Amino acid sequence: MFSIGDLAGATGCKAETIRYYEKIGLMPPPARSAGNQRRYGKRHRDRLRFIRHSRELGFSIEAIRALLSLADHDHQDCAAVDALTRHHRQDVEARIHSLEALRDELDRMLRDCAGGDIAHCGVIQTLADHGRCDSEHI
Amino acid sequence: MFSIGDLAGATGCKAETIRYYEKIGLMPPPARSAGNQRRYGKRHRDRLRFIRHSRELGFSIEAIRALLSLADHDHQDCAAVDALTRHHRQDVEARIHSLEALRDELDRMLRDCAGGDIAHCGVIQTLADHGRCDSEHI
DNA sequence: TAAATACCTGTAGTGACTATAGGTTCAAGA
DNA sequence: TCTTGAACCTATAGTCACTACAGGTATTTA
Repeated sequence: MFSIGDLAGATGCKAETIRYYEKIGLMPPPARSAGNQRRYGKRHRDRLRFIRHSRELGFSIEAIRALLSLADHDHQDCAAVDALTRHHRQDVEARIHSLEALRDELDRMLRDCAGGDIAHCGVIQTLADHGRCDSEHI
Repeated sequence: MFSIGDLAGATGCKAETIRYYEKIGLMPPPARSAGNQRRYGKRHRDRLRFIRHSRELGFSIEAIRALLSLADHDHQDCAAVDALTRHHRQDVEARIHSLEALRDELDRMLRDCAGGDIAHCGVIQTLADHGRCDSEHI
């Protein structure tokens, strides 16, 4: 049995975050010491690692909730897990494209600015006048 | 002079958001009608367009505050504007790289999963066991 | 003039935490 | 055994950039 600090150390997750996960029902309430402090076991640690790894991969809390409940049903087909993952992958891909468009637009602004004073600054002019900007950058 | 709804229509920005920008000091308080409703002019519209365009390009509110105050000083050198923009560009680039790493990891998980039941699902196993994952995906 | 629409303020909610305050428990050294 | 300091507890508020709602007032159109 280990304390919340031990669990934090073992997973790279802050104690506050662990308590937060418990409050929102992502982590089950652990046992308590005589003085009301949390005491965790290996199952808690594994579950928290699953959660942290999923978060690092960009899954939302709600998606993780779904993944965890799927993971608990060993004998079902994993098609639902794959679908969730594939959907998330498409999300990430879309965010990449939109950030690439942003980056290109920022590059264009910087390239067009020849320096000098702000009245003639290409960056400021582009920001002020949407019409000069040709990309869509959602 | 136009109402907040007109301004919203002209800029693609919701009325609530305009009021929010006023509250945080990004938009100056406009004139008011006899019945206390906001009445805007072209300068307000231009400023809001600047703000919206900057937001679409991913600048934070605080960055926009800085850009606006720089834009107000016509006769200063635009080096500070360029620096702000360049810094933001680096930020965007970093986010792209981290999302690309995520996407690749998700692809690897999906490729490794041969289907079947959840007990043997590659996706769930990767999520459960950080050691199986070789990328860093900050 | 009446009804429909748009506007007003103030407050609370979103996601995923993080930070703080004010108090309690635990573990290690004397 | 006692003391000290670190770690823990709960509850609440703050972050960012809005968005949504409630309950009331102004304006516009028929």
